[in-house]
Amino acid sequence: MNASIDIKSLPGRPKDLEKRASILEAAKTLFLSRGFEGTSMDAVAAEAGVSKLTVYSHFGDKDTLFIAAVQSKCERQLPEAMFDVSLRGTPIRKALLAIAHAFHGLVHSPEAIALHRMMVANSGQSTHLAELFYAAGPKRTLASFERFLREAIAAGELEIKEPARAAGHFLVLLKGLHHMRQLVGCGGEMSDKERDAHIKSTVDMFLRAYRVERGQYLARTRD
Amino acid sequence: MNASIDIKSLPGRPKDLEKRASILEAAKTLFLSRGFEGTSMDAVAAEAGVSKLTVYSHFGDKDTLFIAAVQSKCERQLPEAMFDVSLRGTPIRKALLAIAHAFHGLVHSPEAIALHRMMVANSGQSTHLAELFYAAGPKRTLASFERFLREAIAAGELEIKEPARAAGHFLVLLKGLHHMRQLVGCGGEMSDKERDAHIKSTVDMFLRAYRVERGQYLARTRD
DNA sequence: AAGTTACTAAACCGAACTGTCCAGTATTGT
DNA sequence: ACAATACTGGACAGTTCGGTTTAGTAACTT
Repeated sequence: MNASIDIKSLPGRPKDLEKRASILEAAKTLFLSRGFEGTSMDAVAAEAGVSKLTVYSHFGDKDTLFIAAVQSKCERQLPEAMFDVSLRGTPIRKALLAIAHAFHGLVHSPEAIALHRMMVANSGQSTHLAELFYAAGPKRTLASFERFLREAIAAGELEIKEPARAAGHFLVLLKGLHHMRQLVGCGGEMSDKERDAHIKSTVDMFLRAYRVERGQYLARTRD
Repeated sequence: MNASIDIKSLPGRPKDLEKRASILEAAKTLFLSRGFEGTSMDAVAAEAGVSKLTVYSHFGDKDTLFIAAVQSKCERQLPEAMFDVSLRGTPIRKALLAIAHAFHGLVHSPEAIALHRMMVANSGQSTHLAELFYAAGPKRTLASFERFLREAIAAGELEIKEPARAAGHFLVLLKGLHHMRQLVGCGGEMSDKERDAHIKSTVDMFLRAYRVERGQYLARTRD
């Protein structure tokens, strides 16, 4: 029942790490669903199946617990391998479509929306926290996709002067208006058809703007 | 000191409309800067220079006051004439740049950011409110810009299959990653140079994707 | 003048919340 | 065994907040 693996064995009973974990889990669920001010420490304790004093013993106060929860949420929120669509052999449009579908699904997942919402809601709380979120989420995704673009450029598939900027363009386009509507709360579920249409339109636009010209004879598709 | 212009003259002292206005003004400032839960009714009363009971007499409870404040904020948030750059005679790139600058300035204004933040923070409060915000803000802007695009298409300047979608693309691109960073709170001020570069990059990309081909001899600018 | 309503200032109520404290019990190292 | 620490459960202090009440004054209509 106890999972203490401490090297430094202090005198007395060690803290129960499982309890700590369950507190953190409870905090994440509650903070994400009810916001910072909307969740009380009593509620966290109850949800974690732990006494309130234990919560305070593991995390000094509410702010500390909140920061720890967000931090934990951000850390395990990474796609990491989304852009590893082996480019070699895959035509650029197909690769982009695959990436687009993955990214679109990721940022529109209830989890991501809830996290995003909470970051916006508590934007005044701590710039450190905001930077942490940005670094763990958007920034890394952006960097990965920029790397992908550079490879495509090297492979002669795309022609882009500023890959970083273009990467931002693409990801922002994918999120689209619907993402904002979701955040604000007036975005009903998107139909599969509409989602596919949006993704296709985005990829098409991106390619029209950045693909290399293969002679003047090829008709340029407009949707 | 009293501005009652009621047609139906009820018996007794009429409500002071100036007080009502100042209450609403105070509510807007406080709700926007400190959020819903962060502002107390006492604070609103104090800021408005009015007794708390007067607040409750004009607006029944906190929720009603909040809704009224948001509603008022949304109503007078309209650009309206942003897209009236007389297109006739203006080359399309120049027109788009003008629109882009105006829109970018609008959505990055502290006012708009604060309103947007609050809408996200209280997304659970009321779908009605969210729809109201969307209809008064983004939706109208989008419609105006779509109208502009259709004119440009009719004038033979652009070639777009789905103007509504393209309009969304353009506006979303303009907001860019920086807008999200601002919302979350880790977006420092953007330098004028960077802002202009972003806008130029956006307009260029949009034009590469949607302008009509004027023969194959014209070199296509890439940034 | 009389009746009705709006306003102020302040006290007040009940609920909720953060954080602490206490008495007692469980769990570890020495 | 003993000391030290982690837990539980509940009570508690101190605040804050939404909303109401009271008592008195001001403004307006007929």
